[in-house]
Amino acid sequence: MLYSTIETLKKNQLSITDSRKKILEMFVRSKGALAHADIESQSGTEFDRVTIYRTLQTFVEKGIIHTIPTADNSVRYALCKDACTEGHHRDDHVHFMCDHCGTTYCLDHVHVPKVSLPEGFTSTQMDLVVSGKCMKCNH
Amino acid sequence: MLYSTIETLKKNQLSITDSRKKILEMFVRSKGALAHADIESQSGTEFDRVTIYRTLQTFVEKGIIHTIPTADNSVRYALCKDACTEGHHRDDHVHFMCDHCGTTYCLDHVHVPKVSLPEGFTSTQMDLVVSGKCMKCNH
DNA sequence: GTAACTGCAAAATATTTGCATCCTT
DNA sequence: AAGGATGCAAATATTTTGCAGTTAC
Repeated sequence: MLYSTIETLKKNQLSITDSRKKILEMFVRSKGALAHADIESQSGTEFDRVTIYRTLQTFVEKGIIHTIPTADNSVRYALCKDACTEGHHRDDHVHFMCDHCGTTYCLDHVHVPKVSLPEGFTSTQMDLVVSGKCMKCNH
Repeated sequence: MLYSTIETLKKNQLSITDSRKKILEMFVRSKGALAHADIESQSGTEFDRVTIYRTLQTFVEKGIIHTIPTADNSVRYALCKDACTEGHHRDDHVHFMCDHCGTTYCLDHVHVPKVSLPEGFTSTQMDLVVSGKCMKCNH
């Protein structure tokens, strides 16, 4: 059990339950983003499919994880950084999807450059989704 | 019937059918992106839900439309520009989703700036998804 | 003890597939 | 006429909801 897992739950006023601890731990350990199905298969029959849906939703609401827009429109989630807070969630970094192995990375060190929007448009969030081949698949 | 609609279908070696003509026309007329449900409601009972699925898939395969990665993971489609060709599809422009009215825009005149990826990552496609308030909703 | 969380069942929604029929070329 | 496209039925997948029982605090 990782220390930070329980800490994170407490910080967000969530009660400490098995499913929350274990699902959050999966995110902490995972390098990439996770889909509902990933969590389901990694956890076997340990918790109900519905519990996974609800846990993910709770985490998103609390700003612990965020959804990632993906080119194939599958739903994936990744850990938020500190800048994310409940309700408002700031996540202007780059996501990378490997076409080859399917892994989704959050490239925290690459930041999204400013773009100038047309007159009248205001932005609250920007998400840059890059597809291509990742480090591992480029050999 | 718009001239370009039939032209586009011919150019892509697709037979000219009612559903293809009308669905493509919806895209041409629409300022924003369309979801399956939008097409279904705009067309009433004119064609089957399954036909819409298959038509959208065909259009995507031919590079006539493309899916838009969205933060809420609803599947939306928009017309591709000329640079899109069958199989490979190049679409490095900016998509804007209005948090308020839900409209998705393709901002063709804004282009995605280059970002430097970490060592070993190569990109084939970039998609910048901006959320916020659109022109109409900013009043 | 109480409020919140989970599991199960079931409903609602979304997507895919098979096949017979119809339409485009 | 032949191949492809459509409509219908049904299978499959995904997500949501209600409720009763259980657990965290």
